[in-house]
Amino acid sequence: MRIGELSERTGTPRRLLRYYEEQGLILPERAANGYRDYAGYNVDRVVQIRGLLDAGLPTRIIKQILPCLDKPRAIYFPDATPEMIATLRGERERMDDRIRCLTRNRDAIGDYLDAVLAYDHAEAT
Amino acid sequence: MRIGELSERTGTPRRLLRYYEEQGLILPERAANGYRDYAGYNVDRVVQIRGLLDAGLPTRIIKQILPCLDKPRAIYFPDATPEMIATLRGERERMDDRIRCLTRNRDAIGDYLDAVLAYDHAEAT
DNA sequence: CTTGACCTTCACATTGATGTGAAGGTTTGA
DNA sequence: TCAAACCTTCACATCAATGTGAAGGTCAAG
Repeated sequence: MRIGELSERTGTPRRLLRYYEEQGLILPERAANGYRDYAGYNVDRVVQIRGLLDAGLPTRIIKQILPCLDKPRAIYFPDATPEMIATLRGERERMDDRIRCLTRNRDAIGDYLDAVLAYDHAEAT
Repeated sequence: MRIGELSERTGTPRRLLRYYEEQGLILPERAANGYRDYAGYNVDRVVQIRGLLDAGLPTRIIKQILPCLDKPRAIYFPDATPEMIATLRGERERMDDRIRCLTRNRDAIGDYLDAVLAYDHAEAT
C-alpha cells in the first residue's frame, strides 16, 4: 500500500510515517516511480510504534525493541550482542517501572472517581 | 527543606523543580529571604511527577491527576466539575492503553531474552 | 491533454521537557 | 570580613516529536 492508505489505516500523519522511516523503524519498498510501498504488516508495526512513543519511549529505544516482536524471531539471534541483551534487560526494567507507576495512578484515579460518585449520590438524596 | 535538598532526595535538577512549580505541580512556601521552602510530602510528589512524565504524560494532565493522590481527598470534591470528571475518565482510559501496550512489549522482550538465553545455552554445549 | 488527487523532497516552525550559565542576593564558618 | 556554598531570576540553547507548506513529479479519469 502507499503512504496515504497506511496513514488512514493507522491514523498517523504522513509526515510521521516518513519520520519513523528516517529513524529506521519502518522500511518500505519503493515502487518504480519512487512512491513508498508498505507491506501489510506495517499497519500493526506503526500502531506499536505509536503506542510506545505515547508511553514515553524514544525512537532510539523503540528501534531496539521492535525486532523482539517479529516472528519468526530466530533470524535475529546471531545479531544479539551482549550489549544489546543488556540494553533490552534495562529497558524491560524501565518498562516495569512505568507500568507500576501508571497502574498505581490509574487505580488512584479510579478510587477518586468512585469516591466522587458516592459523594454526589449522597448529596442528591 | 530548600531546593537543594529536594533535588538531592528526588534526583531531580533544581531547574526542573522550578519548572514543575511554574507548571503548577508543586507549591513551595517562601522563606523570609525568598528561598523556596518545600514541605516533606513534596519528595513523594516529585517522584510521582517524574514517573508520570517518564510514562508520557504532559504536565497539563499530571496537574489534573495529582489531586486524586492527595489524602484526605474529601477537600477536593466540591471542585470536581463534570468536565474534570470526564477528563479523569478519559485519562484513565489512556493510561489503561499505555499499560496494555507496555505490558505486551515487556512480555515480548522477556520472551525474546528467554529465547536468546536458550539459544546461547544450546550453542555452548 | 488537462485537472485533481496522489506522491516526492526539502526546509522551516513549534512545543514541551530539559541543559547551561550569567548576574546577583544570603548565610555560614574560618 | 571574606570565601564558599547556598539561593534567586532570567535568558538563551537543545532535543525529539510534530506541524505546515512550498515546489515539483506521477497517474487516472473526464
